[in-house]
Amino acid sequence: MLSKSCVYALRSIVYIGHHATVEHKLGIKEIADELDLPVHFLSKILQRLVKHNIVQSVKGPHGGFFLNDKSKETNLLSIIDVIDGLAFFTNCGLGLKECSETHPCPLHDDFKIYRDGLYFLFSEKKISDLITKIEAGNAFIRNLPQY
Amino acid sequence: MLSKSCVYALRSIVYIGHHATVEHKLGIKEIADELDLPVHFLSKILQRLVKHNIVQSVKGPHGGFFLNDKSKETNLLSIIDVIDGLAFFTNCGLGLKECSETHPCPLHDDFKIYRDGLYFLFSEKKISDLITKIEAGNAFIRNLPQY
DNA sequence: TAAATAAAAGATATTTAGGTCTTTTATTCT
DNA sequence: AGAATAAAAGACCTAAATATCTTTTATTTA
Repeated sequence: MLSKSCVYALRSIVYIGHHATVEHKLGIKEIADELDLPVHFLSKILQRLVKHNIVQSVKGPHGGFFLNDKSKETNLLSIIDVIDGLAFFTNCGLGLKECSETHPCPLHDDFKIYRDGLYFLFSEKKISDLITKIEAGNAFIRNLPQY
Repeated sequence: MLSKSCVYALRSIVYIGHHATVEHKLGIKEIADELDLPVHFLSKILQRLVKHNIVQSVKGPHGGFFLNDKSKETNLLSIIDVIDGLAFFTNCGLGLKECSETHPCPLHDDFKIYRDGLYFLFSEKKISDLITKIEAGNAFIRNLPQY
């Protein structure tokens, strides 16, 4: 559903939001190492997010990536929009051009429930919400299950 | 969510099930023309479905594709399984390996609702159900909206 | 049984997503 | 100002999905 680029984006933003501050920015290498992602590929992804002001960055010594307060309140849909676009949430489940709300395909009404549900979920959920969950013990990088 | 191959598969099965009979089979060219799909690409897809006995085919003069009664009752999930696999319905929404039911990622519980919903939808819905809908006037190839 | 037909199978090409490497630019610190 | 640092940008490479073309096999009919 979401491309690799997109889940890499979500994971790295959450990681940056959780661990970086303006005083202590995170370098691309650090992030890629921790999340086990290809450095240069992630670099491209973060570039795009910086351009859209979803992630903040500073070049040079002690530079790196961080999130300002506003960025932490970014909803997941905005990130998906930047990386993958919103085609999934608008296109017909059977890929039919002739399918619409007024002239729905045989799958439309049923499919729409979940497609719209995901749209709602991604537009409600913010980066800060995910960070809160991680702090509460949910699975993430290095948040290993406690038995 | 579903690959092009997969929606092509679904659309062509529905079309075959709707228009072909054992007496009057449909040739690959006819199908591809009607559904506006690349002939040889569709051919490959139908081959796989024939191998899995989801579509029936006969070679030679008056040969072509059709669906037997059992095939018409195939659920959509079986088709998705053959073409795309079921990874979408089992994998974590954030692509995390460490995410599980007992140690869920920050998105898991919310995402699961829709992912499982789609799984249920696709396992309930049969080809015959879609054909019934088309006969009732739902959007499909050549089923143009009536104003 | 030979010719015609149509799917199956194989080989190859194109496009897109994913990934790597190198050079440039901005910033900091000495 | 010059060296060091780290992101940005650009060029390039690889693998997978999508698409096309050609040959083979099975079937029918004359």
